[in-house]
Amino acid sequence: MPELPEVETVRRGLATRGLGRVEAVLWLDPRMVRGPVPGEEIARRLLHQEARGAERYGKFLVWRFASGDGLLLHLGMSGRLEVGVAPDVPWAPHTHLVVLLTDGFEVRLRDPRRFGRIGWVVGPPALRVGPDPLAPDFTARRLAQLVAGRRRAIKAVLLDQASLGGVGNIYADEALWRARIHPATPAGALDERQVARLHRALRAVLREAIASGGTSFRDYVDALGRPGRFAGRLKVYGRRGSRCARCRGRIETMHLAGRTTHFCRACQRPAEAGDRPVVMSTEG
DNA sequence: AGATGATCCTGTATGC
DNA sequence: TGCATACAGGATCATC
Repeated sequence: MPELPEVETVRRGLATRGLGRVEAVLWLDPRMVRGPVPGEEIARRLLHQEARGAERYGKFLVWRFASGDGLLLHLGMSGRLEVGVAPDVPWAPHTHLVVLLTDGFEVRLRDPRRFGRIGWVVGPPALRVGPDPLAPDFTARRLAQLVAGRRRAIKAVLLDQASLGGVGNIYADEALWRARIHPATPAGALDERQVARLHRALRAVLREAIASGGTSFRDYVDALGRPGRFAGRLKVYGRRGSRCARCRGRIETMHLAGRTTHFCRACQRPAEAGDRPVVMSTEG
């Protein structure tokens, strides 16, 4: 469930409260582990590591240690990270990782569906994750390069983590609504103004969502257990059948890229014949 | 290259 | 009340 704003909010919680030295690894569920390093080995390597902060790569988190190694985490659909938990608090169901720190508090990972993952990284992680849409160097020009010549639906491109890191179903729909672009528009058919609008919309909605601590529908809470406050500001996601805030049209849904897609047919028009796509050099 | 469907899971909401 | 079904903030793999 968590997308960039939720993962970023969790990252901040982990960076703030996941400090000190690892005193004990009380539980690490091997079913959560992906990658070459097995769970037992991860648990062994975690012991006595000194936490130094947390990084985010798209929807991935790395809990970084002074040694330069890090614990790689992905929250999948239903994952929650809990920091600053007192050891006398009973483990919630589906708790797959429990790390005791020298400050006396624990870091725990819960994930009922187990779509998330745990791994070990040495140095920077090797992940198929594209540029971060909030990075200073993610310009409209870079977005234009990303969509140029591609026939895939723009929403599919936004969701493709190898193209762009961190955008999920909620914020893809929200950004496209803000930019007044139909989700099924072939990416390469977007004209320069549409790309500029999408770039602006994407960054704005992600920034605003982070400022609100993310979006909570059911599961999601941040590392301190607080729900996000952005749900009330969503314009299309989860609003099928209600009125478009911009044109009073009806919000509808369709299936695209395997996901339920929310949009307003009236103000997110499909591309028309005669629209001029952005053509860019593929060099560089 | 890209679309689609299946797969990995449990929890919750709905419809009968 | 029970039971069946659909669906969910994700990612990956096989198949066409």
